[in-house]
Amino acid sequence: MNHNKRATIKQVARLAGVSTQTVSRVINDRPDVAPETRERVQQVIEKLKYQPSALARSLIQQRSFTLGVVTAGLKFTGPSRTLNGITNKAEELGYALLLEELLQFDTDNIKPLLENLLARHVDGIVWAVPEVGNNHRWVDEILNDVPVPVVFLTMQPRPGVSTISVNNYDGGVLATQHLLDQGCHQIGHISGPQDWWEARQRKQAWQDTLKKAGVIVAEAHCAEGNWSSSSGEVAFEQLLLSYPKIDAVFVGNDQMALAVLQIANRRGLRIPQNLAVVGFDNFAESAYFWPALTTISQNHHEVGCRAVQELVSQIEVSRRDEKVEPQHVLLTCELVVRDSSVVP
Amino acid sequence: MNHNKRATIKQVARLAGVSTQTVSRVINDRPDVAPETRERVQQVIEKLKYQPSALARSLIQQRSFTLGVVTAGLKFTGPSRTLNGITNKAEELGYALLLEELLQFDTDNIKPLLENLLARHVDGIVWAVPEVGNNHRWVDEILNDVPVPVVFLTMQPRPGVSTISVNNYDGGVLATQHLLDQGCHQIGHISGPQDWWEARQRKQAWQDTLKKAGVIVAEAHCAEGNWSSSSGEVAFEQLLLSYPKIDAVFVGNDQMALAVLQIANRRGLRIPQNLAVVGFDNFAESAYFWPALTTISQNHHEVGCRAVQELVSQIEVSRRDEKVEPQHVLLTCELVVRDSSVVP
DNA sequence: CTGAAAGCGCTAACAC
DNA sequence: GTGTTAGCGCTTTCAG
Repeated sequence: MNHNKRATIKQVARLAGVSTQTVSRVINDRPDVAPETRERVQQVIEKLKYQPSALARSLIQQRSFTLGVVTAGLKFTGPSRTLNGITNKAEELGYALLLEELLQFDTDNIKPLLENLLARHVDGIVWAVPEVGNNHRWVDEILNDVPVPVVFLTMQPRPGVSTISVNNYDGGVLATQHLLDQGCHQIGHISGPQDWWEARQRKQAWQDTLKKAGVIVAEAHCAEGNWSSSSGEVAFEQLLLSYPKIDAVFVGNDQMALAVLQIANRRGLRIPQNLAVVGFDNFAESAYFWPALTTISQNHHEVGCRAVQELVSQIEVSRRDEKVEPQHVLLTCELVVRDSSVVP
Repeated sequence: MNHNKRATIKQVARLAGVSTQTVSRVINDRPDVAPETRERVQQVIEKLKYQPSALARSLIQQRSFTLGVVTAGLKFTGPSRTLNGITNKAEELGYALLLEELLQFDTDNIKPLLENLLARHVDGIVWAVPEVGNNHRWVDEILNDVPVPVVFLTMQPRPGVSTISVNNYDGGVLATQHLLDQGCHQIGHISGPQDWWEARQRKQAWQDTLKKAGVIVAEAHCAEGNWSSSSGEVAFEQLLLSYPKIDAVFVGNDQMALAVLQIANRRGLRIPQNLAVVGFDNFAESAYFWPALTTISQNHHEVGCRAVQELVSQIEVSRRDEKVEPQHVLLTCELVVRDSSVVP
C-alpha cells in the first residue's frame, strides 16, 4: 500500500485546463459539455485515478445515500440472516450501510448510537433490534426528534411507526395445530424468554390453539428457556417433571429443540412415537438433526429486504415533503414437516 | 417522526451571540473559552438539540473515524461471528463501520466496491472475505492504489500484506492426532471445497499427521463437500463406499459433521464405537448434536477483534507518515472433546 | 457550452 | 478569550 492522497476535482480541472464546474458536469454525465472537452477531462480523470468524494457531495446535496442499520446479537443466526437481506437490498438500491450493533438486546441507552448515525447524515435508519422488555420505550420519547425515516423490525405494531415482522402468532398456530393433527393431546411448550415479543406471540398461539381444540392448558405444561440449546435442556428436564404425560412439544426455536432431541435420544424416548417435536426458525441445519426436525420456517432474509425497500421509499416520499404513511408488514411463516413429528 | 432539519453551528453561534469558532471550541472541549461563554453556548446547543456534523468534520480533518468492512456469506455462522467481533472492537475504539457484502465468495470484481468505500473516506479497510480461488488476485494488482491501510482476514500470508487468520493446519493436526490417540487407524476425511485455502490447510494437516504416524493415505480416503450439511451427506455416502474399512472421520466443518452423524444414526452405525467423528468450528450447537460432537474450536470473534485493533494501529502509524510494517497473525485452535470420539 | 461566485458545516491559523 | 479569514471537495446559481 502506498498511501498517496486521493486526487481532487481541482487537480483534474487544472490538468485538463478547464474549470471545476466542467469537471463536475463530466462526472455527473450532464449533457451540456462539448464532446472534445468531455474526452479531455475523462482522460485526466483516468490518469489521476480520480474518484469524486461522496462526503463532499453528501454535504452539499444534503443527501448521503447511506442508511444506518442498528442490529443486535449478530452471533445468532436470525439477526445475521436479516442483515444479509439488508445488505443485498441496499446494494441493489445504491445505498451504503453504516452498521451499529447493540451489545445487549434490552438496552435502552440508544441515544449516543442514534446521534452517531445522524452525525454522519444517514438518509434513514433500519432498527433491526427485536422488541425485548422496554428496549423500544425510546420510540415514544425521542423518535420525534429523529429527522429521518426509521423502519423497525420485529416490533409489536404501534401507530405512527413503520414495522416489518414475521407473523409469529400464525407460526405458533401452525406448529400447534400440526401436532394436534398428528393425534397428540398432551402438547407442551418450551417458550423463549417472555420479555421477548416474539416469544409471547408463539406461546399465546400455543395456548389459544389448544383451547380452541378443547384441550386444557396449564402453566405446568410450559417451561421457559432463553433461546440457547443449554437453556432448552434445562427447560425440557423441567417439563418432563411438571408434565409427565406429555406426548408432544412445540419448542420456541430450533436451538432449544435440538437439546430436546438430544435428551430424548439419551433417555431412549422415541421421537415421534413417544414424543413429537416441532421447532421454530428452520435454521440451516434443522433438516440434519436426529431425527430431522419439523419446524416453522421464517424468512429472516426477506424481512431485511422489505425493510430496506420500505425505508428507501419513505425517504423518497419525505424528500418530496409529502407525509409518510407508516406501514405494518407481517410476513407469513410456513410449516416444514420432517421426521420429528410424523410417524412413518 | 417530524422531519426537521438539523441545527447548524451557525445557528447556534447567532443565537448565543458568539462566532462559530467559539461554538467549535465549546463542542471540542477546548480550554480557551470563558466559563460564562461556554455555559451560554451549551444552553443554546441543548435548546436546539445541536449535533455537530461528522461529515463536515471528516472533510476538513481528512479523517472520518470510519472503517470499511467487506464481508461475504453473512448467512453463515463464521462470517457473522467475525463481524460481531469487528463491530465490538470498532465501537470500543470509537470508529463507525461502513459495511459491504460480496454476493459470492469468489468474486474478483471488487473495484466498484472498493471505490464506494474510498469515496466515503474510510480511514482503513477490513477485508473479511476468506481466500477462495483467485478472489484475492486483486491484492497484487491494485492494492497499491488504495490510499488507506487494509487488513485481510483468513488469507494465505503473503509479503507486504497484513493478515489475520486461524491456524487451520494446527487445527487439522489436533483433530487427526486425537483420532489416532483414540486407537483409530482407518481415518478418513471429508474436506471443504479445495479452492478454499482453509480447506486445503485442514486436508494437508490430515495427510501429514497420518503419514507421520506411519498410516497410508490414499485419495479414496477423502471426499470433498462444500461446507453445507447436504454436501456432507453426499460426501459421507461416497466415503463409505470408497473406504469401507473406515473407523474414524475428520470432517471439515460442523455442518457437514452433523450430516455424518445423521446418516450414521440412520444406518445403525454406533458412534464412536464403530465410527469416531471430529468436526471443525465448534459452532454454538455442536454440543447438542447426537451424539455431542468433538470438534476444533476456532475463535471467529477474536479474529474480528484483532483485525480492527491491528487496522487502527496501522492507521495511527501511517498518519504519522511512518512506514507500516505488515503483520501476520495466526490464532491457535483448541480441541474440544465430546462424545462423538471417545468411548465411555 | 463554460466559468465565476457562493456556500454545504465545520476547523486551522492567525489576528486582536 | 474571541473573532476573522480561508478552505476541506464538491455543486448550485447565474453570467456570459
